[in-house]
Amino acid sequence: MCVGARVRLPWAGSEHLALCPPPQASTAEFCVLPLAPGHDPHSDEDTPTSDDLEQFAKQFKQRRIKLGFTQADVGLALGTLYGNVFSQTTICRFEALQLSFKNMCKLKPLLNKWLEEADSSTGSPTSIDKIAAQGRKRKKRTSIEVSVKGALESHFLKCPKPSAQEITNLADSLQLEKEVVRVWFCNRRQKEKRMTPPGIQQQTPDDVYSQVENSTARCLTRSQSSLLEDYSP
DNA sequence: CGTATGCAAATAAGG
DNA sequence: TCCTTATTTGCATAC
Repeated sequence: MCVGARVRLPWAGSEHLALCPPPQASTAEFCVLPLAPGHDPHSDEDTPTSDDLEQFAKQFKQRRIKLGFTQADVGLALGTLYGNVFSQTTICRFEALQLSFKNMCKLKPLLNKWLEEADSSTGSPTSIDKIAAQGRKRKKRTSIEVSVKGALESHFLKCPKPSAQEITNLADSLQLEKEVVRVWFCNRRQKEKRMTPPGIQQQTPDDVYSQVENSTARCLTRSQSSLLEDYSP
């Protein structure tokens, strides 16, 4: 039970304003600007501010409800509208400003588009353009059975970094796609690292006791911190 | 039922 | 091609 410290979104303003979008940045890695074909048919090109996002999210939710749609409806609609569907979870997090700043910026245009389509569905959908049809769709999330996870875990203990061949064999015996197994090991290794902070001594006969409160270190770890962190250079 | 959340698949980006 | 690190999403299931 992690007592709650709700994740406060610094960039979401209520308390800290400040942070804004990536300042300029452009550490010039890409110098090849496509030379903007010349048009900016649409409004907000630039990165929104934290307040903009907060504002938008709020209005979005309000209108969504007023129009009688659920979060799931929206996620699905985005799919038929541009190709990539989103889960109820993601829409929920967007409305609650629980996504990273960058992620919020990426989703905003899509949701905004949906909103326009939704309430102005007077039959003149002139704007059927696709904002940024991210070519390919995300793979369905695989649900690995408990028993299978056990088997994977067991192998991991013996060999955290199996060769391609071993992965293939394992995948075959567990009836999983090789890619799924490969990714499982990658993620498992990441998890392992998170669980073992840098300076953790293995086990010296001495400090056998100092491991008790480890659970307190449950921290938001890396990933979560990306939410807390603003998007600064 | 619709929404929030924990844990962790899947992806992105640099080697 | 596959690894690593950092992030984006979503299945499941608790509210």
